[in-house]
Amino acid sequence: MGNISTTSDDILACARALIVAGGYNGFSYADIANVVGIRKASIHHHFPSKVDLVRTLIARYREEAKAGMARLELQVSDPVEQLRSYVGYWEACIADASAPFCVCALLASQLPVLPEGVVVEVRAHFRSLSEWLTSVLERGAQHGQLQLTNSPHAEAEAFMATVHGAMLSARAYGDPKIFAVVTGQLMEGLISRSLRDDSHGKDDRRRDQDETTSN
Amino acid sequence: MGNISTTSDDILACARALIVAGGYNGFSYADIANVVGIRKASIHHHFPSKVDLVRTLIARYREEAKAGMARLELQVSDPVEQLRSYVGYWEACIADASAPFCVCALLASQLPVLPEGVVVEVRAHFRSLSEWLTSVLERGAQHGQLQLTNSPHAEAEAFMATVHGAMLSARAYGDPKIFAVVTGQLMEGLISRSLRDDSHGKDDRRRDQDETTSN
DNA sequence: GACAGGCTGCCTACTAGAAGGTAGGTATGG
DNA sequence: CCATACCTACCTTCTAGTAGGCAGCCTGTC
Repeated sequence: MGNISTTSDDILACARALIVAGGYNGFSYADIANVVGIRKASIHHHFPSKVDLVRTLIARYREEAKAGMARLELQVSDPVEQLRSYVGYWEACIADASAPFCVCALLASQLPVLPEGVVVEVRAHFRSLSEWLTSVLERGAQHGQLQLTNSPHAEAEAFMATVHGAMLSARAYGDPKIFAVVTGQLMEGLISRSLRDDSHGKDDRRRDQDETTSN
Repeated sequence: MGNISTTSDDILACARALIVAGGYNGFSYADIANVVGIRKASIHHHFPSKVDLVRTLIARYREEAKAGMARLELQVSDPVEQLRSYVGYWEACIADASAPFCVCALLASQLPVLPEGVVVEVRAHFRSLSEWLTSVLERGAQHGQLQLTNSPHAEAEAFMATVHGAMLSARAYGDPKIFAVVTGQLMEGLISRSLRDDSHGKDDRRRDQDETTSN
């Protein structure tokens, strides 16, 4: 895959960063023009309207997300490690501030003022992420690595919500560590349940978590 | 409390609703003017700048939140019931769509593009909510009703994050029920742990000296 | 090989409307 | 008299979006 960056790629990347920072109404074509080094009108050549731009942006984001999940399915067999990788991915993004928020999670927060076309895409992302998490949790339960107290789907929703909330807290406090604190407990909670009452051979019980960030 | 609604109250209430819907850049003075039935310039009379408006708005929101926590401390002695009330409050707000999101949580998502004065207030809300939750969880643990696997503060952060994430999911799916699904599990998880472990004294009327927060 | 035509990518110049904000006026009421 | 609360009228800057031009490149035709 020869990844030559075209202007339209640059525009999309820039817009994504701006949305991650401030949402749909938090950026303008002028902002993008400044960063990309192009004129405002030229952006309209690539994306006639702002809705077009954002919709393509999310479509691409969703493709990347799906590719990421598919890669995890291929490269990591252990469901627990899959969850850990997913969380670890975001932990890294937040730590290096490269993309410290999920585009769709951020847009979801302002859903009521979003154009129709965008709403659909955002909602679709939530659904597909939830579905993937459901399947991972389900497999983890079948393998006896996770014991779920509720349906896999319900647990997946809770997992997703906690991760999104952790992103929010990290941003609110301005401290990336809080994301790890919250998601660490989330993982721990899912795993330790299985260690309590199931007879799965490998118990690598590690409990080194009390590193709460104090302000 | 004789609540006569002044114009400036109306402006604040309206602005709050608009922020809850679309964030800081999702509303304008013109929007407020339309709803309140006043001219744009008249809003400037009450709140010289948008930052002034939003800052007062959050300050008031924070007061209400603190009052709510204080009321819970007085009226509900059981820490578990306190948490249930807190979650129930939001569940009701989301169900009747009256204010289906925490103002500060929403603003936190766009923190990078917020004016300095607003950032401070938002961050302060997260801290005081976290502190209150910490004290509730701590008391719940002392009373043997909750057994925490991590520090009260860490558990409080996780609790808060999950609630915020649940708000987000409810909005993304356009379905209030998802909030109850997620937070129900959250509560269940905290309580069922104590039921497994036993060691609880079941008398719940104990309000001699620890009315004030003890962190 | 030359050249016409069309497409792509970008430009300047412009629009209408919305943004936050100001100046200065008027009615009301203690 | 003066403060409060509201108004009209206006300003500047920013907003997404449009019109139309121009250079370069690919392609088909002679």
